[in-house]
Amino acid sequence: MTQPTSKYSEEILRRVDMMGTVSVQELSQIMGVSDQTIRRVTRPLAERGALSKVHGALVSTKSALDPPFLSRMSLNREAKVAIAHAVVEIVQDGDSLTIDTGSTSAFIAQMLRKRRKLTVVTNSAFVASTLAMIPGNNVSMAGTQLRDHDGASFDRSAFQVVERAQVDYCVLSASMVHPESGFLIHEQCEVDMAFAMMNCASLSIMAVDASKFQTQARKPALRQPKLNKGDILVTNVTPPDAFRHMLAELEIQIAD
Amino acid sequence: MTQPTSKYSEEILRRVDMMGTVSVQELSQIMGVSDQTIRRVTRPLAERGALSKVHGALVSTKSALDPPFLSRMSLNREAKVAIAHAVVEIVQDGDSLTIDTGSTSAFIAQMLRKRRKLTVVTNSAFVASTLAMIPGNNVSMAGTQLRDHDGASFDRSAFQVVERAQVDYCVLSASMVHPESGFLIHEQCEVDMAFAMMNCASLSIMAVDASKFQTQARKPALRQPKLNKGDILVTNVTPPDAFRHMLAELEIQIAD
DNA sequence: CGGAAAATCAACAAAAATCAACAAAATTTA
DNA sequence: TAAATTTTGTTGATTTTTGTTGATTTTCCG
Repeated sequence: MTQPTSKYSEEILRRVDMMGTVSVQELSQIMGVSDQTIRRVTRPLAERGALSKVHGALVSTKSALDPPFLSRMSLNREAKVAIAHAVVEIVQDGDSLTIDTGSTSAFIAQMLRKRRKLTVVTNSAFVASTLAMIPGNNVSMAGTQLRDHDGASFDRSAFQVVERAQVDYCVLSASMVHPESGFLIHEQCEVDMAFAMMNCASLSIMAVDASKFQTQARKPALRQPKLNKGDILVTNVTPPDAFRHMLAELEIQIAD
Repeated sequence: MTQPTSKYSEEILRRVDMMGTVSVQELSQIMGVSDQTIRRVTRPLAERGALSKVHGALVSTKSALDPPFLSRMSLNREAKVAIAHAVVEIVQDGDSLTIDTGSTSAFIAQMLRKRRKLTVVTNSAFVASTLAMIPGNNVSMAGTQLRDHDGASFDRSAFQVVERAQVDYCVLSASMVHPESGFLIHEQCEVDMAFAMMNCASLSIMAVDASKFQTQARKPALRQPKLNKGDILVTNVTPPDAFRHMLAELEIQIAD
């Protein structure tokens, strides 16, 4: 019933959902077609409710998220999208991975929709529902009781599920990077979960955008478990020199 | 599955699924046959639904962007929105409820975002993530292993979580209503889950739109557990006379 | 409130894709 | 091997889509 009406439908939907809101002009430039074509294609999509049109822009109906989480979603959006792109290039069809909670991970999950036959273990209900609906994926939601601001779980069953897993990759994020202390995060339960996820993965992928490279920790923070040699750091700028020592053993990928 | 109608069928399907969307031209070059041949082969495939054709391209039906669940979301959209509105009027801030999976329930979940301090137990990752991010809500995701087309769980832990709950309302849906057989649904696990949810709720709310009142069951279907006297049916039309007897003990609300 | 800028819409010509029909090639059958 | 059948490629007519132009509407800002 909801069949694509044009060869562009899919790409437009994907981009609109990804970017949250885009102007018709911008989209037409990115895709190399006229603005009129974008309008023609999006009209039926809007009627059907797949996206919504306002004067001046197209806005996604799927990114129906709320205050705290949503605001982080739109903060440094471009950087996060670029990083997500890079991470998805590392992962191949058929791979298995654990994904933590956090806004960067949410973007990565969105991007991972183009991969097939993934086996995913996550403690984020958002990530789980995003990837579960892709036909062929095998998704496990770790945990029962969900935290209210981001829909993640850190209860005992969450750890039990993660600890039973064995995966290729572990996708992690951090809320801050410090030259000596390493990757930092605010809550103990998140550190514990990161540790559990790293333990069951062959390789860890840490995804942090440029804004996280603060030289001074302003809030009390906790250290993420130390990454292993060969683990991958994906970011969107060359890290400042001060961080060279800390990142020495990691493979660093710069997304643009 | 279905028999290939040509020696190219399988390769074409594989390539289309892999690439998401391909133009007929491109495909004909890759495979070294004329574009006309591609068209001839793809016509029956499109009729059968194995892939879909649009002017200018072939697009995979297995594509991520419109999985079965999301396409059902846009079917009878207005009716579902109206019903969701009505259901949300029944529920008050601070209430507790179980919600099943299904597209109507997804709309109800969206709408419930305007209520506060809800306690929610659901086996749908989509519903869970939608409501978990509302500050003040208390959401439990029942189950671990998620079904791939709608992100719902029916494993043992899902039932354990639901059976431990005690809530005010139980929000259910059905895929068909039959004058004698009652509310029908396609899978046994869904019936079991409905039963578990009803058992732990003071009152059940059944939400079905007009299109579900079919007098003839076309597919084999299973009966939902019988609703109790005083339970609420929310729909968007006055049910046909044939259903009067079946609905006699229910409180019926018509949304518009 | 008025005027400028931006975005949208309507219509048309050009381009691209599709279809239908027939001939050539390949395959099967006798 | 030859005839019959199916499949494939080519051609030209038909349909659909696309970009352009200019008119219309909406938004923005003084």
